[in-house]
Amino acid sequence: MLRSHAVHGRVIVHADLDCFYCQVEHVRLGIPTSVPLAVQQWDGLIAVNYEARKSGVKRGDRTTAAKQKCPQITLVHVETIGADDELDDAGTRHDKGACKVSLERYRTASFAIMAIFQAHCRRVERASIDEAYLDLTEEAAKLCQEVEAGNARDVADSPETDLQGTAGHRVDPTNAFDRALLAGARLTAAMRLAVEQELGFTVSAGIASNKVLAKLASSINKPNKQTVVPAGASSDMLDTVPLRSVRGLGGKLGETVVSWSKAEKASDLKRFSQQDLVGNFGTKTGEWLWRACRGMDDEPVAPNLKPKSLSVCKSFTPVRDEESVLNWMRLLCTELSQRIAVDREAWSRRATKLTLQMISLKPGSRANQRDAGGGNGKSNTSTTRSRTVDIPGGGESPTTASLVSEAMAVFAKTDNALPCSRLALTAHEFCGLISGRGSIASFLRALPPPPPPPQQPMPPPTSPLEKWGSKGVKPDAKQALAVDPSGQAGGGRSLPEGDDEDVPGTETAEASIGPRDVPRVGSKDDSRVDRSRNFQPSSHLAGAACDERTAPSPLRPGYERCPKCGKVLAPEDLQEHLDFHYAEGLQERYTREGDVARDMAARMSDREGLPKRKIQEAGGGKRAKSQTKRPAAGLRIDSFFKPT
DNA sequence: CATGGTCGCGAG
DNA sequence: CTCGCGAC
Repeated sequence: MLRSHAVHGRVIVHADLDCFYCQVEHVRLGIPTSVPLAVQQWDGLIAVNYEARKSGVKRGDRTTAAKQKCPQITLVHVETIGADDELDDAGTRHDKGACKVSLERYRTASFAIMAIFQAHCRRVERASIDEAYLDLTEEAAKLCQEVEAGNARDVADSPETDLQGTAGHRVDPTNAFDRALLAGARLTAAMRLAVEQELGFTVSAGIASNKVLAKLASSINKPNKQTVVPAGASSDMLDTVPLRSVRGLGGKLGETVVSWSKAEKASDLKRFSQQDLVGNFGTKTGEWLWRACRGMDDEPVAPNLKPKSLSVCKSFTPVRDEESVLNWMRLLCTELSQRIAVDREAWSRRATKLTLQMISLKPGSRANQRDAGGGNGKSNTSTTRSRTVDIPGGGESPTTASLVSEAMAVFAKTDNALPCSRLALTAHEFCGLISGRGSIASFLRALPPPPPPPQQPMPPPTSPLEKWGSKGVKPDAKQALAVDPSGQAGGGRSLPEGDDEDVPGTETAEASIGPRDVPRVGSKDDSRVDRSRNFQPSSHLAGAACDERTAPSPLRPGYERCPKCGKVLAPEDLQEHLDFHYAEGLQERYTREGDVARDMAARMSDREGLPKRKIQEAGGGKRAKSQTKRPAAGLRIDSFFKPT
């Protein structure tokens, strides 16, 4: 494609949901974000909304401390499973000693959001439950072409978005790459708007030439804002950013690098030669550091929305008998089997391996573990071990029982596992379903006429992304030096950095404390019930979202075809037309994508069994749950969550 | 005193 | 495949 100038650099976006877990609860419970709210897990807060932060409530605070700081705060406990956790009336009946948390609620919302991202960009990498990287290079180049052809408003003219330049730095409108970034910013703004209108979640974003910069940028203007890093601003930005806040340098490596170099800001590392860095931190890490502090990073956005593994874990007060271990194991396996089933339907794949990890107390251990002088911790009071086995039956719909027996068999074979304080199970190494007769795949395939070849949700993974572990970074010098526009100087912006939003790391929640009586799920819902919902067996998120510009028919010069509806539009109408889609046609598209998320949520409520029947039945094997099966009519995210 | 619970990656 | 790190 004509992109002789887009080749100057990539347009990378880092999209970050603001205090995600809190937002999910706000939407689910219909609580306005103006009320201070936090999500708790046992006695600690794992997410705090912006209103509550004003009172000084922070992530990690104890609930009592939170209430002292902010008496009016609403606390919502994450969903828990196990030990008849039902009825948590007035109080909080979340028994840490008998339940485990479930993050499914947040995963569901996460995938719904990712689906929208995917609808706006063909290259989306789900980086975590609430973050994604997008490569908008192509889309931005295309928009630039439109602008040049006079078919769209100039990219520098985007007043409707909350686009912001990095502190004091004005984007250079004569710089082709800056224009590409601006185009990306416009597209990003539209995408964020879609997420907010369709699901009710606000997103912050950073738009830059690579992942490292985009990530730093997204945190600059936190709640619900986006920040662009113009070509000339990256250098100054790194002058203000603490080294430790660069992705990958927040832990031990960063600590080591700082103490070794005395660098405070990221750019301070520029004073060291590449050899110096390599000599001290190894080839990969050294070369990566050398480049990163210069605002260079060529790590590709790896198109991928699917999780690579599914894991469940639980830490508990040490148990010494296998009986107790079995109980925890059952709980873990119950959740894992359900998640495997959901994953299977969502991605048409099966996990083939199971890894059991356990932490056991060492022989002569004390109930104490203190570590001073943070060199390297691990007071040897416990050991962690893991063992991997094949999932029986090739991973075809493993039942809770089968997982339990497998896991317990492994556990039993492990010596000194006994005083056990933590168990973790991971299902991984996925592969396609065996399309034999009897399989769901063939079942679905049999009904309608030959369904179109399962459209590849994601574009094929282009290149193995390199990561830096505790050791080093894979430089892949190839295109490293060649392409990278962002090394210049320019203006910078203060980088408050403060507390990030985000989720602690877990994901699902259930119990609610605050407004116990508020099934007010569809508060904002304009009840735009949709009718046209036809099921598509396996076309999930990406499927529908991907671009399929297959046959570009000849258009009159200056005219463009709307990628959404195919309509041919006049030059200046295109942008408006696209915005229009987001503001309106979105409901339609979302309806489709929503199916997946809602579907997942619905399934989560069924107990295992998961009959190979077509659709899941109401009141899935669970007795207590008052799961009123709702026939889903057009629904919004609210509907994913059970009202009560 | 101590946040868990999930994820992904790379070194060994 | 196992272990540890880093991040959310």
